[in-house]
This record gives sequence, C-alpha cells and structure tokens, in this order.
Amino acid sequence: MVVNFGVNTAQFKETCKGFMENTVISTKDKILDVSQDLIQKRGFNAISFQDIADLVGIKKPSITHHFASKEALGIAVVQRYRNVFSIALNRLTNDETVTAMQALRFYFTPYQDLGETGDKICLCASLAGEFLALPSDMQTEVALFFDDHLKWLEEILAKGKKSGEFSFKETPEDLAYLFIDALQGSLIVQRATKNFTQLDRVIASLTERLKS
Amino acid sequence: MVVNFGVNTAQFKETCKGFMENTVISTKDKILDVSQDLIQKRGFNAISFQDIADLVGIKKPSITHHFASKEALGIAVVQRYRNVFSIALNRLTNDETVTAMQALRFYFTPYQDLGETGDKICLCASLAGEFLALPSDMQTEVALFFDDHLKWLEEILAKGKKSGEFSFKETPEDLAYLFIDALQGSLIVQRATKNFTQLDRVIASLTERLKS
DNA sequence: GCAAAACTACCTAACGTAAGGTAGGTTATC
DNA sequence: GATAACCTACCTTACGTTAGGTAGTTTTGC
Repeated sequence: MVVNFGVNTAQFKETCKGFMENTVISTKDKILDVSQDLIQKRGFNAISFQDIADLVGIKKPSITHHFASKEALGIAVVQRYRNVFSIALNRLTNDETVTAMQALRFYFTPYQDLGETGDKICLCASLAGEFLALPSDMQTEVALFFDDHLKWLEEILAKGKKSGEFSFKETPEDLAYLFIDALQGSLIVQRATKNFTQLDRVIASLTERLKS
Repeated sequence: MVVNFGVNTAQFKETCKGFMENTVISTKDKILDVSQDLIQKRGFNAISFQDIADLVGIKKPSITHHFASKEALGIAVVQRYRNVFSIALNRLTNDETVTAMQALRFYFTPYQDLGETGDKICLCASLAGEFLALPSDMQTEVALFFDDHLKWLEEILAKGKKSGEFSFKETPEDLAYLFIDALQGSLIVQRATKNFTQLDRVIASLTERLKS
C-alpha cells in the first residue's frame, strides 16, 4: 500500500514508466506534484509561479491555464493530499483483519518517509505554520486535514483500548491530540536541528506508552 | 516572573508607563516587538517592512536605519527571543529550591500564554515551518533555540528522575523530544482547528505520564 | 468523408503592484 | 554643531495576473 505523503506522484509514475504503459503524467499533475513538494520544503508564501514553472518545464503564465490563481492551486494541492489520506485511512478502518496497532504502525509510515527526506514536513503542518497568512479557503482545507486525522486516530485508539490491545489512562481523543502534535512537531523540529533520529524516538515513546 | 514568549514587551511597558517612570520604549524595541508578533502570526516571508512600519508608526525606510536588512532584523528578533528564555531557564536550574515539577510547570506557561492568544505560535516554530526559505544565518539561530530547549528539558527530566520525583521508562533525552514536539505541534495544530483546549490536554497527558 | 469550428495547451509580452533597499535631505536633541 | 532619528523620493526586482496569439487536436455539421 502506498500513501502519497510527500512522495512525488509524478516522480513515482515516471520511475514506473518503463513497466507501466499508458501512464502519462499530465502537466496539471506535474504542477500539483511540484507545488506540493515546494510547499513542504519552503511554505506557500515563499514559493512563486516562476519556481513551479521552472521545475515543471513550462512558462509561468501556463500555470494559470490549469489553475485560475495561486489560491486555487493551493486549494487543489491540499484537497488532493487530504483525499489520498482519506482513501488509505478508510481502507484501514474498514478492514477487520487489521489490528489497531497495525493500523497505527501504518499511520506512522508517511511521517517516517518524510523524516527520511530530511527537508520535507507534512504539507498541512507547513501551511499551518503560516496559517494566518493563507487565503481563507486554504485555511479551511488545512483545518479539515487535522480534523480528519484526529478523528481517525481517536477511533483507532478507542478500538485498541476496547479490545484490550492498548492500555492508557487518557481519553482516546486526548491521546489523539498528543499523537498528531508530537508527530507533526517532530518533523518540524528535527528538520531544524538536523537530528534525524528524533521522529523515531518520539514514535517509540508514543507506542511504548500504549502498553502500560 | 515574566517570560517574553509572545507577550509584547513594548505593549507591556506601555501599560506600565503611568506607574513606571523613565520607561520609554525605543523605536528599535518597538520594531523588534512588532516584528516578533507578526512572525508568530504569519511567518517571516509573509510580512514586509511596510507592515512593520505601519504598526510601529514610522515610514518604511526608517526601519533600515535600525536594522541593515530584513535578514538582520530577523536574526535580532530570534536572538532576543532566545536570550529571554536563556535567562529565565537558567534562573530555574540554578535555584535549588525549585523542584523539577515546578520548573516544568513554569516551562509550560509561555506555551499556555501563546495558546490563549488564539493566533500566535512560538516564534521559532513559525520560522521552522518555513525553515528552508529562511536566510542561513536565521536557520542557525532557530536551530540553536531548539538545541537550548532540548538540553534544558533533558536536564530537568533527568534531575526529576534521579530525585525520584519523576518516573519514566525513556531516556530523559527521548522524553525531551516528546515534550517539545508535542508542545510546539499543539500550538500549531490548535490554531488551525480552533479547538483551544488541545494544548492543555496535551500538557495533562505529558505530566500524567511522569508519574507512572 | 471532410472541411469548419471549437477546444486544449501552451507561448510571448506586458501590466500594475509591492517587495527590499538606497540616496540624500530635514528635524530634533544634547 | 554634531549626531541620531526620521523623512521623501526613488531604484531595481519580482510578484501574480492578463491579453492575445499559435500550434495541434478534437468535435461538429453537412
């Protein structure tokens, strides 16, 4: 199972091109991929149409042909990102054979993938960092991302507690807050301090405490 | 004891003006205060000299008289921020009468103050979110902030564990990671989701686990 | 079946605005 | 009268966006 959480879809498809026929990446998708990548690295306000165009290999005004404005592009990037997670996470909760711990371990993998890049954080964490400088429709999308994830985490933690798989004192809701905050915070801080063992240690801390 | 962690120094002094004579806030300090405030709300790349000048009540080029460049201003803001913490945190570790839990509770207060504003996050978390879009000397300052705090937290946690005040399985270093990541992440996420109980619940979770 | 029409995906050129920054003059203070 | 603090005026660069045009492809009408 693959979750596009920082991993470039276009890049991925490009790699597979030799094996998968008819897998042509549209310019529109390339723009989305490049934009997401740049936002995860530098943020929304620090990137320009020129940066994106250069990496895609088109001219600056051509972006406007696919996305009416920078805000529209930003919204499309976040919506796609939310959607990829929505599909993957729903699949997990609907699968009866997946234990709560397995689901949780799967949830960690995109964070771990991002951590390994050394220069990217979660798209929505990047946007949340400059939240008040975002167009309001983008703010809404970012907020929905966190709502989705908090709800999912709460469900999984409650499921694990009910089945006896997990043991913890807090409410599942409160523990969901701790999980997402620590994971997102970890990616942000470790990119700055360049101690890339930090995320793994935080994940170890978080999971260790589910057993007590 | 007051820590300037988001609370505007100039504003504070202005309030006290009637009671404290000779407390004149220099324009330079006002620029620093306003800049810090704006960065915590919107980030570094989304603010301009014009924004700062308007709030300080001077004209745009006058900022250049006090700070040679935007980068120089940014560095000065972070250095002052780091310094305020350095003084307050050192005072705590040097005071033998302060328990580890008291020190930790004090460490939480600036985060709680920020949480109550509803629109501000930690200066260095804001900057870390757009880390790769920052001038490299600013990156260095931001990294030092996290290094300072991680070191302090590790010390306090180790002290509390040694004295039997705290009980936890992880190393103090690993727990320090969890603490700072969860605190910083919490401010970022709750500003977006607008559920402002989040930080307090995370703090409760973190401290609860020191007793087990 | 095929020309006309419409659409898609780009391009070049240029717009108005705002950014950070500079030069040099004016005002206030000791 | 020197120095600091601030101003006006302006520069260059870059931004998002618009206008208008050109291929090439697809759809339509007879």
